[in-house]
Amino acid sequence: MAERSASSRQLSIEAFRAALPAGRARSAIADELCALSLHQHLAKGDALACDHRDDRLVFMASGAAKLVAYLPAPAPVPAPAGAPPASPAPLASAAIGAGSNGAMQVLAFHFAGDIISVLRQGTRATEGDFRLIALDDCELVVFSTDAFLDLAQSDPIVLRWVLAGSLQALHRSRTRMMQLGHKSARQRIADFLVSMAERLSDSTSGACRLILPMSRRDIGDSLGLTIETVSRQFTELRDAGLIETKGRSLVKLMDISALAQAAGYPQLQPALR
Amino acid sequence: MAERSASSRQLSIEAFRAALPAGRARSAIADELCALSLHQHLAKGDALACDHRDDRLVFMASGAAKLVAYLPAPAPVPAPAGAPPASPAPLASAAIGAGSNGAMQVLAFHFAGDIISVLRQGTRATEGDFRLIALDDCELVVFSTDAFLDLAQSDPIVLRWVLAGSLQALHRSRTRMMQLGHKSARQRIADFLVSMAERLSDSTSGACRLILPMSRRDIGDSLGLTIETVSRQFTELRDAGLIETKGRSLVKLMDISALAQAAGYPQLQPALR
DNA sequence: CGCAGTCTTGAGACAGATCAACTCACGTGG
DNA sequence: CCACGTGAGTTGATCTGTCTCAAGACTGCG
Repeated sequence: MAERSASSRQLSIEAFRAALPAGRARSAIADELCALSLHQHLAKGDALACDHRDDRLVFMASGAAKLVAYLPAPAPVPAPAGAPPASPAPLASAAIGAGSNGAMQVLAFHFAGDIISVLRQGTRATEGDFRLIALDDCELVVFSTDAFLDLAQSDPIVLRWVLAGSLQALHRSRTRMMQLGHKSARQRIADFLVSMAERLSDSTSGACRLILPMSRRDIGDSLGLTIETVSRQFTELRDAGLIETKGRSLVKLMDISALAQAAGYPQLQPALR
Repeated sequence: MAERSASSRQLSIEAFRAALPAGRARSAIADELCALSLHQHLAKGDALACDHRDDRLVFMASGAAKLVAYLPAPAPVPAPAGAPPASPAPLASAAIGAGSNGAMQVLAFHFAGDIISVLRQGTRATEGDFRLIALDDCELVVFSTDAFLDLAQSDPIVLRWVLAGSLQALHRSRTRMMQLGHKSARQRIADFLVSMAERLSDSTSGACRLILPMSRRDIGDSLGLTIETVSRQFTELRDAGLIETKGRSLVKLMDISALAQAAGYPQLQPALR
């Protein structure tokens, strides 16, 4: 396992270098950052262990993952009997499985190339329990945010790159909030499909085949719907001829523009701007 | 008006300097940033004009404001007849009034001392129309994000300060998403009150008097509820003895811990961690 | 091939939206 | 200073979309 891990570490680090902003791939700062990085493989369903001390910056070299927040359960003891809180493995954590119990919100889906800020567990009770969970097998490059930024301070381009990433995440999060606030189930599902088409296949109109790495439950948890409602909406969209489905994860979007309209967006201007 | 504006500009800039991270208030970078800044007064109800070219960084020197996203209305022409798109005033914009028509989502409330990233209008139709609207009279210090960061590149401490702000906004946005996804009206209102207590009066337990600068409609739009539901929940919380209200905007929280529980959070550990 | 878990489909219940009066706070002008 | 009017807020009755509970069907794994 040591060998395999070493080579996939190499691949992941290369992917990270390649993602750095123009010209930084081979710079001194890149070397320093890589030296600082921890490589992490997550099997499908595994969670990146949470951390109470440091915010983390995570680069996804490959795979797909969901960032979830468990709503703090009002009633019982969170720790399952016999699990020592001070885990021996510093990073890896047991599979928390999608099909778990209580309320959990999927905050975002992330794919290869994304850089994600995973905040440390707050001490405030009003803050949830944030976790990054693998949907596929995936390779991560993990940094302590503080350590990363301490280094990056010497290279403002890199710092700005991280800032741009977090502003984009903020924008996506806000756009998502709009959905959760004011959209119907139909609109949310249509919007979800359109945005997945953008991120997984770069298509913004016409037709498009998608392989969704997430379950119906994940989709529901991310949109604030139950799996039954998600399923019903898929059926209705299929009946309406907007999508076709095959198996659990393959979805064919027949007409992205029409879906965007179903999502409540105005007709896309062909040559806007 | 020139005089009054000049002096309030001075005050605002001082507030901005004071908010800069430790020791930067009188540094060269502060001077350069201030030189770059635009001061802006917004009367209650006014909106910071949107901009299609630049992202903006806005420092709130005083007052309170809401960041809203208008959902692009599927049907009609957005521009009211006779309003020239190229407005004479480069920054200010007419009051869009709270009581407007279509669906609008309040993404966040902001108060004195906050630094806010107002993204430029996207060209994508799937993106909303973002605006910062004054709830009170307020004083702003406005920067072009690009210009600000170009300067801040020479001072990583400042850059990191901005990054910290945007990560906090991201965190708040995600926490809000959790609410919108999985919480009942009662829980949302209780959570809203608790978080306002934290931000407006720094209280996290016990009792607390609040003067809410936003209308019921704003609260509803921010939580994804109608004003009727907001009103009913206030009534029920009052009947339950958790709050008292006087007039439109004064709310007295009788027991913040109890409200936090009503918001669906576990009992606050007195000495957690 | 068969089992386990995911997904689909159906019937009924309920929270919150909608529609419609009504009341009250607050700023205005007499 | 108080009467007045407007718009914000409250309250009630009804309606609808989504959740819930309960079977059933399919996928994909061992």
